[in-house]
Amino acid sequence: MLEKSRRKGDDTRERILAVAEAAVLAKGFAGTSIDEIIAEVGITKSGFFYHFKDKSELAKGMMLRYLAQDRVVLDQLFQRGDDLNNDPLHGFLVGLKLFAEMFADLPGAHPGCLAASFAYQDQPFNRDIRALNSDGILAWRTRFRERFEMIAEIYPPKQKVDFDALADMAATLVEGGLVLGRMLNDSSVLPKQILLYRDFVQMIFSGGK
Amino acid sequence: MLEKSRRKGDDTRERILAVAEAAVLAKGFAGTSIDEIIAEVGITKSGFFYHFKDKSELAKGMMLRYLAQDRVVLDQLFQRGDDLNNDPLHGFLVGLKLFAEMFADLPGAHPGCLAASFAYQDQPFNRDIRALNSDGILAWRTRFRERFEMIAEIYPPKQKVDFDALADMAATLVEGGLVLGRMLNDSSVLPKQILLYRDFVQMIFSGGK
DNA sequence: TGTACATCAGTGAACGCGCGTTCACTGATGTAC
DNA sequence: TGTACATCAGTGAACGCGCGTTCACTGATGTAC
Repeated sequence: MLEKSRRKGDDTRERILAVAEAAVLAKGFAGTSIDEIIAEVGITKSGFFYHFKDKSELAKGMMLRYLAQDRVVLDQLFQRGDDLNNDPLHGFLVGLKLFAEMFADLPGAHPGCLAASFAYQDQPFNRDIRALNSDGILAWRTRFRERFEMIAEIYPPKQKVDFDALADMAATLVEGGLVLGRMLNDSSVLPKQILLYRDFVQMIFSGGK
Repeated sequence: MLEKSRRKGDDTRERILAVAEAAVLAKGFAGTSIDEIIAEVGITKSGFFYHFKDKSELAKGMMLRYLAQDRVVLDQLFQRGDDLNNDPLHGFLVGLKLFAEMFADLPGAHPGCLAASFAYQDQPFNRDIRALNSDGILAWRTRFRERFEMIAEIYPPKQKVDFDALADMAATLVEGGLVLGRMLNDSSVLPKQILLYRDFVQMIFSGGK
């Protein structure tokens, strides 16, 4: 019954990950201590080490959790865009609008991207984590590029555009927007950037109309 | 003679800052130890504390140094753009191209932005440092916005654009591009994003021609 | 249904190391008279 | 020009605390026969 029933420990593990995520987003990974996490979760340190053999395995768990959430949220969002509008360009534009609204509505003053917070960590910081991080970005790139190719069949762009770079631009603006939002303590930076990105995509495929 | 002659300690201080910058960009601030820095500089720990009363004063020193460098480099760059071309739009576009080339030519695999590396640090991490960070971004915003206003007098854009957001987009792409470049271990991400930004600016002001 | 054993989900105490910080002191250079 | 004092740019040793990690143990639940 290991894989089917919900075991007690799954809950604790999940709570550790959730608490750790909030802390790491606020103070960085190196700045977040295990003591701090277990105090909030309400277990002992040995309890923590039962679930994660060391701190970098916690990081790995966090990344996996984060990437899975991210994927689901994004898929739902762009699916909704397409449901409302069955043209690939306009569905995408609606998706971007929903995306911007999502960031505008997020509760905390500055939500953060775990990946970025890990990016400025120690270099040999577990190959696994870097690989996960990289896979996440590349998946995003592929999905957006495929979409641009679909759109281009219907709306051929006037000038040649590097679709991979244009796809990366979304992730770039998200990561950068979170950094700027944090620096300026202004959570409106990111949604505004996403809307500019939307304008850019629109201009490319429909000539600014 | 305190303010005129070059005192011996200025040199050591500068070396500490340079070594610390490289280390922090590679491993984050919390991940960089004072022991590590002094080993490379070749002084004792007390020597370090003679120059900086604590670690967060080191961070402040690094930010000041970084912002000053940043300002000089950027000014030179866009000045060169304007020298080559006395139209405000085309001068700016040339400046952006030079900017992209600068990032493409940088020696290390991934150069980094100190500011971003500090952004994912502890929240109450010295108000001074956050303020410096924020000032740097806002200065950049103002300079770009003023440029856009100059350009718009000659090339009125077809649709209304938020110049502040468009100005922020440059900094956003730089910060985000550094993060993505780090994650993907691909230093070509940032220059490509800057060139896309250049295309966007061009489209806005001259309608894609 | 009862007993024996295995696994799960932890506890509690101890560890050693590295970290940022302090403090009393010092040799070299600068300045006043 | 010589002497007295001040400042600069550090040294060397010690500190205590918090960190990640280990290890022997345990009570509750699950499984086999």
